Amino acid sequence: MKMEMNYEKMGKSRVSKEINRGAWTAEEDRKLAEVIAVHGPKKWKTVAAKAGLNRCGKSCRLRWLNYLRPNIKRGNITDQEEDLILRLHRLLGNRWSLIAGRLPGRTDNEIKNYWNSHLSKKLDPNQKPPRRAARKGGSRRPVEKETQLVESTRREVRDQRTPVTVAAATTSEGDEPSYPSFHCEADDDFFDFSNESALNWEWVSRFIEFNQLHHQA
DNA sequence: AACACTGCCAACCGCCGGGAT
DNA sequence: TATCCCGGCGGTTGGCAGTGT
Repeated sequence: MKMEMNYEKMGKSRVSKEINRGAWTAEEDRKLAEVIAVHGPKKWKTVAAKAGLNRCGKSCRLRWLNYLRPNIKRGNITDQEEDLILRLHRLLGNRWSLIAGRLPGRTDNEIKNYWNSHLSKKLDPNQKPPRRAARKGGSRRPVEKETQLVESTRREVRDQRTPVTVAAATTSEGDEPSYPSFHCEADDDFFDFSNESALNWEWVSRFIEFNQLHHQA
């Protein structure tokens, strides 16, 4: 279902005299991949310069992470992946990069897109699509209630290492999400994602068991 | 056939945190 | 300590493809 990039059709948008914007060409992809193969995916400004790309470092990074990086999984999101996204979103909110870290081969951008176009509608069919929102440069990164709760909870867990109240957002049909609490014997490891590989499915299993347990309760 | 609308996805924008100086 | 710079992140948008009328 994934669209193959049509370089000719996409290449005409967002043109600037300063730096290249818009869709990447096959040639740009090739140059970027070559430089990263030699210097590694870091120092993006340098990478952009070495590749001779008239692109900003950010753009190179994004292109690499979302498209050129090895082990990117192409194709539809499976039912298992969708289920996992839903569960992780319930726990983490719009922390797409964290969610993506639990789905090997999937990018945060892909998951975010999938959420916005599929899952958000599933959860709330009456919701207006986010598309064409009347905003340009408005308030960015609003701190969501849910995210705040999760973050504070994670801090709490780290600090106290004791049984804590964990906020878990649940959404009932047509309602605003509610935030019931439940107790868990959580420890650092459970919430600390920093040292784990994306392929660590054990964590996922633990989370799902944990999640199911407390949904039954 | 022509037009309008919707779905989808790549890519951009601006904010923020952290490291470097 | 203050400032600057860069990378990471999430929100948003542009534009093509597909579908409906």
